[in-house]
Amino acid sequence: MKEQLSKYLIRYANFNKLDLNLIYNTCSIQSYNKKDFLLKQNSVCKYKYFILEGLVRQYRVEDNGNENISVFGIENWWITNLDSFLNETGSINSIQALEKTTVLQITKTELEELYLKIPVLERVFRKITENMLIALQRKNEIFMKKNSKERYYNMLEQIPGFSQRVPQYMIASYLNITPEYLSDIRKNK
Amino acid sequence: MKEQLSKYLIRYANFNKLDLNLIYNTCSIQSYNKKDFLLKQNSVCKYKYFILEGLVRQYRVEDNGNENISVFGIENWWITNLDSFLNETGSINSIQALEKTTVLQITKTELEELYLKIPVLERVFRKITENMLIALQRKNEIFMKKNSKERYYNMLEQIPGFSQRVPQYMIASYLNITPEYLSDIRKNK
DNA sequence: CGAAAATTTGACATGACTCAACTGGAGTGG
DNA sequence: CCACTCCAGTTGAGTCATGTCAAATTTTCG
Repeated sequence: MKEQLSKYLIRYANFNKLDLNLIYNTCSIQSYNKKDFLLKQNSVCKYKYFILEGLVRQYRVEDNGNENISVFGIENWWITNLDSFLNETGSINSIQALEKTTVLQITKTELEELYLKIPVLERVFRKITENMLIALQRKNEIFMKKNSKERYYNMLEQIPGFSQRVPQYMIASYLNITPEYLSDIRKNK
Repeated sequence: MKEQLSKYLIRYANFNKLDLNLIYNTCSIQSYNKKDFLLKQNSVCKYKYFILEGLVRQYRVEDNGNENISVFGIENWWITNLDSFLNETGSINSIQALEKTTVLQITKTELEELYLKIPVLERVFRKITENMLIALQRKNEIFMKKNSKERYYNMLEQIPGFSQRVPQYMIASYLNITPEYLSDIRKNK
């Protein structure tokens, strides 16, 4: 566990053992069963989660009852509703475990104290955030220009094995198409 | 000029006069005429730009010749192709001035030196990047769930006055619809 | 004023959605 | 271990939002 976080962090900057311990000990570890919620729509997102193991989805229930998945989170990813976490407002979406999931979680206050004690952590999260922004921009490129079929096949090659871990209707939801239409796409080659 | 950048920066953290001077002097100031390019597709994005005055668009020319605008930049915004800037790879899009535009520009190397000299700047750009990520996530919400008409009226209220500064076909491009269809939307109320 | 650029209009095409019915597994309990 | 239910996935008919293309009109600006 500690090992896993440390290994992740030193990809972004140098830390000494003491710092790594402090970071790890400031987080709390938590396990969630399949279908448990890490965050519920409309409540404030109190934590930034580092996924040690498992799989989660971030999604929102629309007024008409439709579920809309914005992102999946897997091992070694941070997940949170940043807007809610930073501004302490109600979250527009939920985070739910799709498999048994273990995370390290840290509150805003704890993180801010860490920034003061370990300034280089500021840099690490700057870089992580930059990478997330780049990833989202790339995703947008695809969603803006590609049709449903292309998005589907793109997803398959980007995250192979995903179609085994996630039911098809969730993939459709992530791709922003109806399950019926995804079924159609798969049938016609 | 210096005043404008300083005023912007101290919204994110405290700086002393010396630091502010150093930051300002590390940037170079540059003016672009209407239609000038700050960045050309396929070339490496060498600068992060802080727009002092004017208006730019970031867009990409697709294989079929279509132009697709991903974002507009106005006064007091940073603009860059982050992927290209950080990874020093060819940019998938261009940045072009739509009005006479004045910017402060800084290279990756210069910025990294500033991070070392003024560690709190690391925090500032962490926060700026976080805000950009949140903004992009909000934009995505709208683009995923709202139809063309709603996106159009949403844009009008989000950035009023924009429709005067930008030709309609560019608004259509940003909204990801055809100019013909936008014309249609405007006609039917 | 005239040419080029931007916008509008209209006919037609199509990708993707809706809704309802059907199929097929995966539990679950008796 | 069978019968039953429930949920995911499929199919098909009909519809709608938005795109395409080509032409007409209006606006902009040298």
